[in-house]
Amino acid sequence: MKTDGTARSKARDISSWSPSDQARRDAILRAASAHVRHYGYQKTTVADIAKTIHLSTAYLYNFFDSKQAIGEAVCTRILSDLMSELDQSVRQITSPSECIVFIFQYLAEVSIKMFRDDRKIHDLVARSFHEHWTSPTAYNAELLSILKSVILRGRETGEFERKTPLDETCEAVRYTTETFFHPVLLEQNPRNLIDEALMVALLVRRSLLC
Amino acid sequence: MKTDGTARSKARDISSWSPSDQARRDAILRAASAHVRHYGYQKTTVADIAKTIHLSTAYLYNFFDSKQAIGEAVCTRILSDLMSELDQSVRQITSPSECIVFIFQYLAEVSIKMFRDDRKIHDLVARSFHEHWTSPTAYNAELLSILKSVILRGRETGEFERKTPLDETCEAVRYTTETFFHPVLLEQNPRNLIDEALMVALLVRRSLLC
DNA sequence: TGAATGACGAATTGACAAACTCGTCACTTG
DNA sequence: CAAGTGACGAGTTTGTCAATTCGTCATTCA
Repeated sequence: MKTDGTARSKARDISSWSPSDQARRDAILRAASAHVRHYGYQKTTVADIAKTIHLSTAYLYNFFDSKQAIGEAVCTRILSDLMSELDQSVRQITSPSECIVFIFQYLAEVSIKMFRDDRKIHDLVARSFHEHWTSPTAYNAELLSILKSVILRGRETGEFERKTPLDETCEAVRYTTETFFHPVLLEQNPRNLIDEALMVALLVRRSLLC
Repeated sequence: MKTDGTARSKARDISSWSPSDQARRDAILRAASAHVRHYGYQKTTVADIAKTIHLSTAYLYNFFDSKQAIGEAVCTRILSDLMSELDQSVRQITSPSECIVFIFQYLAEVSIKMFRDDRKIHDLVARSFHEHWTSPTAYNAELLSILKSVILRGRETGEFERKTPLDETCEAVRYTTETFFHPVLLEQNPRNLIDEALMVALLVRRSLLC
């Protein structure tokens, strides 16, 4: 049942998706998202999703390879939306070192908020981390890209040191963020993320300043 | 069944432990440790432990409140031994900033080693983290103390900055180590801990240097 | 009196069958 | 032929009941 990244796609080839196919995918994802938010991923059956958009389960498999693929898509969208929002916010903060602090706090806050107010979605994300779906990888890449832009900016303005290789710095910073957006950790250890995030953010900032 | 820290002790009061009682506790822990190492915590019954030291299960409960209490004690000892070893090593490294790097690498290595070569023990430790036993708390305190001594030394030799409050720095550094000794995380995400640990160690070092 | 235990209730685990879910394929329909 | 489906096998989850295991207590023994 567990599918690796190496599994070949069985759904129709992406290149042949017409606009109406895209709409179908969208409808599927919206239905899935709603059901998962209410009942959780586990208790959402493919039949449930099919029923709400008035299609047979068999036909759904023309648009997604598996139930997991639907879950991954829902999850990817959620994480991607978060990263977009973070990106927006960061662009409006002029000071790079303030950006760093903001990023840590944002991750901690959004993480806790999801845990408190949207538990079923949290569970989905936790599962995606736990089972190494593609969504966390995509999320990491997006976060890394945001960090890179901030750190680059800091180096250009002369606020940040320039001796350490840029990529090394960025990756290291991203590692330190991992504790603050990690559903699996959170559900096992609901400590005071906010305060910890601030302290680590300040530490990271000190390591960046020159 | 789940006992919180608030639960009152049912085993005999600690103040009344005679040396021979201590020996009994030791025997119990050694038997438990051996069984757990072979069969895992779950499959180790209190009867198993009692049998190997030729006592009844009922009598064991004079020395430990519960099976979990035995597990915690075993776990505490394991973690404490690791911290002692780390402390020893760190004392023999003169440069504080080398100490920092060493600590991160030690944690990552020992973590992986336990996962690879002593899986059943790893599972026990993972459970202790997962269920918030007292052992991780004790471990954290010991690690924090080691970090404090190193950072203090670095500040005294003028190698490390002295503006940030000592406690804040120490706690922040400890947070960043959490990713590298965390059985729960490891079993879900067997990434390349060693390299990550090095990169984060260097970042932390940069934040400490003045 | 202190060391130690057998026997026992409550709670947990394991085993196994029934019900359900996933995903495929041949087939219908317009 | 494109859009869509019912029916089905493989594999998984759920429910149930018996067997274990945990932890307590009254009791024995030296």
